[in-house]
Amino acid sequence: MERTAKHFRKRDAILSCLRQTTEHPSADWVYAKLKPEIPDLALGTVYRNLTLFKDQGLITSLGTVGGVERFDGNTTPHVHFICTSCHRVLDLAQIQVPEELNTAASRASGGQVESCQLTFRGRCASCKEI
Amino acid sequence: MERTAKHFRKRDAILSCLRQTTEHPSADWVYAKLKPEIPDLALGTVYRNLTLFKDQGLITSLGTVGGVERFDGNTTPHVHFICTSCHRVLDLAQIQVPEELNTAASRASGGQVESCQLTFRGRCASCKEI
DNA sequence: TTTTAAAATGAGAATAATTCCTATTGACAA
DNA sequence: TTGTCAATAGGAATTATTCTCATTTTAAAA
Repeated sequence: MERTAKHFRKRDAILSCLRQTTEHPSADWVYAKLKPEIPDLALGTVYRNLTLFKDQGLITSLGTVGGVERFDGNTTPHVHFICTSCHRVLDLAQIQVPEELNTAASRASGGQVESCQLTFRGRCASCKEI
Repeated sequence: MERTAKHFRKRDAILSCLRQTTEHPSADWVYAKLKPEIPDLALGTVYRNLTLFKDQGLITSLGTVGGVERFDGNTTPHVHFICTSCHRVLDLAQIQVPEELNTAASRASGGQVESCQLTFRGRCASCKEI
């Protein structure tokens, strides 16, 4: 079922924007990125759909970085490095969280572990030189 | 240079509040906790000092949980479990992040790793039964 | 095709956490 | 006492995010 430009759904554009970048964007970043090609896009629509995608497990949230929530369109488990200076977020695909930590966390917490997030912080390669 | 009790009374009270609890409190929680014994405490003072302590490395931030920043007066590295239902935060003292992950993260990022945060999320023991 | 109901959206108001501003106060030194 | 500086209260300002509601779009039925 093909769609004309006019009937292109904004929801699709937002998800596809998340999927196509490695920027770990904020709502505002997504809005600014799509606005030129979709002039009548509203910021509220971006927020609404990001929340929806998050609830559906289509994207994840990194939490807030510098006071702004950041999202990740790559839902395969991976480790992050967040620059405390420029707020850039890098994927550290080389690093794995040992599987046994998950079971250890279930045991230690007594709860039901649903996700695991390992984040390193510091100054990124560019920022550490300044 | 010793401190006169009165001058730093509030600052000390805020830090000591963080040190004495395992609640991983928010600014508002600290404010509510101290307000009865320090009636003229202002919320802005709590925020100001928490930011100061964080910058000085006296406390750490867990990031936002349910839209509110949470702090930790225990600065020894440890793992957290955050309940996505009741927003309680548990320390998982039993679990250690393998040392080699830090060096791997430095290598993989090309940056300078300054801290590492491992967080598990899910429903805590109480909430998973409901 | 026309009709209809439900879902999605735009625009902007409302909310809430956090930060900022300014006058005031306490501590201390000269 | 006087001057200076840091800490604070109180409240205004900011800002990311959520909410409301009228309108538009979609999908499906008639």
